[in-house]
Amino acid sequence: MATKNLQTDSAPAELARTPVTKQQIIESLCGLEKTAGFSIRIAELTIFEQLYTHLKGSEISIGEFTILRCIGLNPGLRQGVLADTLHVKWPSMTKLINALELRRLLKRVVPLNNRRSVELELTPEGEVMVEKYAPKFIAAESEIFSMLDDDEYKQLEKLLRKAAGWLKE
Amino acid sequence: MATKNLQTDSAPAELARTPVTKQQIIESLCGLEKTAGFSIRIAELTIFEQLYTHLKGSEISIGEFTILRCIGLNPGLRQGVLADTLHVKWPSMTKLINALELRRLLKRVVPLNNRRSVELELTPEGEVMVEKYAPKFIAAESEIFSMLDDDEYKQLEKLLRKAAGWLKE
DNA sequence: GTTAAATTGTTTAAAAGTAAACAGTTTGCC
DNA sequence: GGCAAACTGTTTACTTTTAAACAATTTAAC
Repeated sequence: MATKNLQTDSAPAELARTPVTKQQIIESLCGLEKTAGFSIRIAELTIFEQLYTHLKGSEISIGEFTILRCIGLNPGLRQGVLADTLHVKWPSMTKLINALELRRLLKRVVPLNNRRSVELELTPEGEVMVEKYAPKFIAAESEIFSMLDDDEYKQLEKLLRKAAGWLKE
Repeated sequence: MATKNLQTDSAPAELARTPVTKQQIIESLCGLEKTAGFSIRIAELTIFEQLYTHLKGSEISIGEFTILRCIGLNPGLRQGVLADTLHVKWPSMTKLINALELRRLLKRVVPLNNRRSVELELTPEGEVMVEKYAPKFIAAESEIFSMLDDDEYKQLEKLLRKAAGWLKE
């Protein structure tokens, strides 16, 4: 596919360019207005790559842990509400919940008063799993965000929540 | 697949639960330690969903615009460096660059002194495209982040850069 | 100088995520 | 009651992303 656009000698003055570095790309963008969208995306990817590395080999993934923790904190949670909260599409959530149900980490309960909906609850095994991994996730986050001091960390969270529309004022 | 786990009448005291809301899930998580990872992910998804909506129908996607802008600011940029900077895998970058090359928005140039590598440059059409869309992207970001005042916006960017490892101090 | 290792992309096969269509249940209106 | 519309998930087909293997070129070791 690559159109072999080989440099020709017709431009003899064209010396070997010094290669552009990652740092240079970033600095060139930082000079522009309004690039928080870029920054937030790259920061998120950076953080999650590290989180993934820290937790590689765990019995549960980051997403699975998050789902279980949300259900543990909010038993009876409906599937669609959880999907919307985590910004996951409903069909994706169906697959995730199916897998966790097969592993007996959670149960679907269809309430009598509304048989369309599905309420989620942890099984005892699911609760054990959350208990087991919560400290590991906290430790991993602490290490990954260790370049921020406590004030900066809290400030970052506050600004992120505001940007996500979770803070009214 | 759903194991029809219908609620039985054996638990008659089980009244209709008041449904857990999105807001409740978020608040339950905010009480915990160390959840900036969660916050940054949700904020990123929220921001990009909005950005996507704002720019729906454009000739180029957010990712394509970012690639073109990086090349415009740093001509001669190599493909792999760009992929690593944007946290995109190399095969994905190959496809993206192929598509943009087919649309004549950029050129691949293979330098004589290292025929393994590929240097990227905008075509005039590519430059026009960046010029045309830069204001639209800036305007969209301004609106999406309008809940933050100038100080908060700058503070957020600074903290994000630090979290992403772009600030040394 | 030859050969082993590193660099730099590309191709292919599998996984994850999404949109669109579908199905069961409930609500509201006549 | 009976039928249309809304609610809540699921299934299927498609697109995007990734991992793993491959290919071409350059560097370095002997």
